Amino acid sequence: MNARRRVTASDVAQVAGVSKTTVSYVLNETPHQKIPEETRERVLDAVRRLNYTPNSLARALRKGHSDTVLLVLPDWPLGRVVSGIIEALTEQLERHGLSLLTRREREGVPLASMWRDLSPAGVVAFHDVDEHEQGLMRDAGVHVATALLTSDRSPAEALVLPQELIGSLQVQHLAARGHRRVAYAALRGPRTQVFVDLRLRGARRACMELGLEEPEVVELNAELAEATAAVRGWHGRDSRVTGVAAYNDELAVAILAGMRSEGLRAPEDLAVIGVDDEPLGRFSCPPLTTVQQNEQMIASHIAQTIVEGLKGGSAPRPMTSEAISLIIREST
Amino acid sequence: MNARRRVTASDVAQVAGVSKTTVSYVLNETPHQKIPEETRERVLDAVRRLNYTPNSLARALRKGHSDTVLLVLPDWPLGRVVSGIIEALTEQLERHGLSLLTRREREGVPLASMWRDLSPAGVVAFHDVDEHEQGLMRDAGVHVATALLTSDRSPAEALVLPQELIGSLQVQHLAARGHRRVAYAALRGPRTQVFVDLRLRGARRACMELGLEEPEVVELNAELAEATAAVRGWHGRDSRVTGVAAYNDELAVAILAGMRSEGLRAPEDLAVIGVDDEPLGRFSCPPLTTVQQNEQMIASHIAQTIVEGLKGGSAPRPMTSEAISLIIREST
DNA sequence: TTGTATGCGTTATCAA
DNA sequence: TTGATAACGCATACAA
Repeated sequence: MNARRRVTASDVAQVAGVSKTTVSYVLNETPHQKIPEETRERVLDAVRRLNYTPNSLARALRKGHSDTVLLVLPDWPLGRVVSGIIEALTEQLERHGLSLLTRREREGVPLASMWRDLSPAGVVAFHDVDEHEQGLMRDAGVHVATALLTSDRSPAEALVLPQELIGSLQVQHLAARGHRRVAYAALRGPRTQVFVDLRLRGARRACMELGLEEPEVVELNAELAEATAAVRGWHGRDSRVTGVAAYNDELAVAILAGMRSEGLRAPEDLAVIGVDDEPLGRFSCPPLTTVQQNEQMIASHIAQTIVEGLKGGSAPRPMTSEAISLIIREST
Repeated sequence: MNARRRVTASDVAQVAGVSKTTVSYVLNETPHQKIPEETRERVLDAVRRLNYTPNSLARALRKGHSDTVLLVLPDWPLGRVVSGIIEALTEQLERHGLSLLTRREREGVPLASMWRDLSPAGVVAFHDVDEHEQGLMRDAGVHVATALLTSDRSPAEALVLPQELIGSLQVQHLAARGHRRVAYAALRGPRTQVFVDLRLRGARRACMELGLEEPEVVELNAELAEATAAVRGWHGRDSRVTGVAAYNDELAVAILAGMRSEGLRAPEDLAVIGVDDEPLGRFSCPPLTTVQQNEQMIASHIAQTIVEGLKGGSAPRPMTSEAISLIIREST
């Protein structure tokens, strides 16, 4: 086995007794090319014998882009769920011969500089990519650009993580448990604002649809003192809140801790539901009811959108509600 | 602004009134080339004016490898910490113009097939890469190969995640709290075996060094029933275990839950320490003492090893104990 | 010190 | 149906 030099298409051509072109045609199954079965077999046989793998670098240069998808991440710390999605997405894309590759959004760094020296096949961002940028990318041979979240203006143009559905589901569950007055515990901080806003909007809508009052919104960090203060407010004389939808599990268990320090019990005094299905939530006291996001499914959806866009370009479909589900434990 | 065609080195050369070669020399700061400041400036100026970015695809083809580092992940679900390391590593490598790119280890899929169609600059695996494979990679222009964990045979050849130190630190803390009889709660399952083994070894060594008895090892999953059974064993008449080092936070809170269901209190009846510093651990009852791994530092170390290897190739140094630290809360 | 010319391995155009 | 051959954009050996 001569390991020295890389096996190229020329080698294959030579062994098969055809030209490079033919090899290329066979391997890429170029349409509208009628290659007789006999030649085809001969080529494929040579490929196997020589253990030939096309050089992706050369292919990339020729085609103008690599088999790579760039995922531009927001600047804040990623949670378990986003990590899970990235992981699953990597795997999904790999099935289509694509590699996922992530970059961090940076203040003052234009999106262009992120993909220009990567020449990816596609770009996925969290927010919408403006028209100008889209044009630049098209010209540069970057074929797809999708957004995970979307602005109000173009609700149908992006594939949307089911944030609003999460808020709705939380409220629906609380309502099903008989709670009529509901609070929303929003995580403070500019970084997660987008997610908070979307989930809260979903919660609001559910309240409306179910004939409940507007949720009482409190902004707080996952700190015992703040959580305790919030609990006091909800359980005070003048408030009739009996159920709390928290932005995530961390906030939810902080609230549970705040309740403990006030001598209150969940779910009797206050029911609490989180989001994320953190593993530790199973063992909180009491075990935490939460909303789980199906990372596999979300990733599949994103991957499919990208792959589809790569070979045609239909508008992405918004995510269905199947991507999320309730995990009911004792805190509600 | 003519956005149609990509700006190439030739364009820059033309504008600067020099040849492509000179442009290349200036941009790559090719050693042993004395280019007068005046020309250099002219070239750089043209680069700025044209907003030129070298095409990484062409460069990659020419050099034989891309500016990519392949991280081969094990087949089991990644925890928060590994995700964090990946995230940090991505960022670190980006600073050196490298992109991190992950692949999943698969039964029956040879390592070679993972990098062959990616042509990365380097490969990082969790386990050692054997000599043969190293040779293949060298021949293919892949310059570095490092392992995060290492077999016993080559303890100095890989850069090692500080697993043993974690186990040691747990036991040291328990001993410092006065516990003389210690148990180790190992997570069951083949997938995490490597980590369990390494951490347990560290725990054992610490016991020895501190003059304690061997830790009483129990294998279990993070399930309430199993945790309760384990707690019963430790707290029974014939056992004198007063402190438990758990493989991770999830297992630790499961044990705390098991204690609750037995009417026991931490840390009075049994002290528990975990690993990972899961956010929810702050709000368990009681709040969980744990070992934190400094993902930034670990990632820096890995990145540095890779970059170093890329431009020279010295043996990686094992990780220092600074990468981990104790977070003391009320469970011990 | 700088320019010319060649090759990296593919794909695609055009002839044959 | 297949084969030459020209790009793709860059880096370098070698020449000047």
